[in-house]
Amino acid sequence: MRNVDRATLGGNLRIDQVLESATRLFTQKGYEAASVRDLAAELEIRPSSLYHHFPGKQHILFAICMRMQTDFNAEVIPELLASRPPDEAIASAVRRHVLFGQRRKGEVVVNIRERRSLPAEQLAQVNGLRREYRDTMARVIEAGCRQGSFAVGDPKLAAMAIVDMINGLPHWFKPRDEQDLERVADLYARAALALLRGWETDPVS
Amino acid sequence: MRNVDRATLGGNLRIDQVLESATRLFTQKGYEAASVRDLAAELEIRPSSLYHHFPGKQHILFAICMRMQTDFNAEVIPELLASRPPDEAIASAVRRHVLFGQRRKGEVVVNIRERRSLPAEQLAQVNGLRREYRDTMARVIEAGCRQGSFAVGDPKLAAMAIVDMINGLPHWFKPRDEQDLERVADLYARAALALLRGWETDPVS
DNA sequence: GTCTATACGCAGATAGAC
DNA sequence: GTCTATCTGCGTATAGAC
Repeated sequence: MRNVDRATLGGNLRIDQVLESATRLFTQKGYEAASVRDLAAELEIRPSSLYHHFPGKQHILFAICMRMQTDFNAEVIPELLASRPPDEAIASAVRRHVLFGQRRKGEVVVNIRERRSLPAEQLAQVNGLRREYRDTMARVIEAGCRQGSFAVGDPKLAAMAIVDMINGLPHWFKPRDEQDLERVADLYARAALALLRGWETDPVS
Repeated sequence: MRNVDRATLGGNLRIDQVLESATRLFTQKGYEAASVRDLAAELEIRPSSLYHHFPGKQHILFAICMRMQTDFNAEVIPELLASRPPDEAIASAVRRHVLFGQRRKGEVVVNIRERRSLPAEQLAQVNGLRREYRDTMARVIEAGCRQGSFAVGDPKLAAMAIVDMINGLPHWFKPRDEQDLERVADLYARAALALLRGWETDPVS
């Protein structure tokens, strides 16, 4: 129970094992359909032993979502904040976003599909981190418009469209190899730029 | 029980009420977390009465997903197949897709988030309809490439990117009014075209 | 940190009357 | 088409020994 904080930040071995198994289980069956008994069986311990590490099932989901989203923000937001042209910032961030989504696919999918099962307060914490990312991206898009490289009337909508597009990827994309992954990461970065540059252009031009 | 077929196609009043309540419930709590008792309570009948209309909880989810996806394909795929320039076909389809996603928001969200809880065979049926839509869009994109209006190396990937972008919308977008909705539908159509036209262009050009 | 044993409620589903 | 009554199993979680 007192290990929950460390779990959120990562570091404790046993707890990492629990989160890993839980991620696999929640991905396959969904959070609600996966039982504490299932999870204990995967870890080859008794259900009651799990309650030594976590006060309840919900906290496991919370730990997965928070750890994933914290790591994500720490990795991707700096790409947006680095001082360089907005189109380069967006391209780098999209690339990193795609790669993160594959490297941490299980957690990302769990976060997207299952976080709504969290109680309101914990859900708000996770959503706060997600909003931070989107808002940062929206500000970069705005900067790109002022600077003239983008032509977007609604930067928040544009950011949401791009994020939704990228977040769809881990649900179905299975890269053949490392090169295939790099190819798609680049392609999505280009897609985002194409979208931001041509968005408000008359479609019949 | 013998009404299941009619339920899938729509038409029976009582069954429509069940599907409507179930859609609301599944959207709010998720399919697994929503109980047959919850659903009965919403309809102000006893749980056992539900089994007169459906053989089990899963069939309700199946009916929601199939009805939604059938209606969707019947409404959107013709836009892609109509004989006209590929960019017009894509723009019309995207517009319709966005509008459908708002008009039938509940069912769309349930289909996206909860269909994985279906048994393999029923899931395959729903996914078959979804693939039909994506493949049709991919073929139109290919035609657009041959014709020179699009520049896309991987039409299937492009179709998935566009579909993921649009399917994200019902999860968060709440239009202020009818004009706001039309605005976003047009914007997404433009986004799709911008993406297909500029995708393979060198991003630093 | 893991165990055995168990509490307690709710899950989906069925039988059979009206 | 809806009801009452009920079955059986599994759900999360706890107590307390080792």
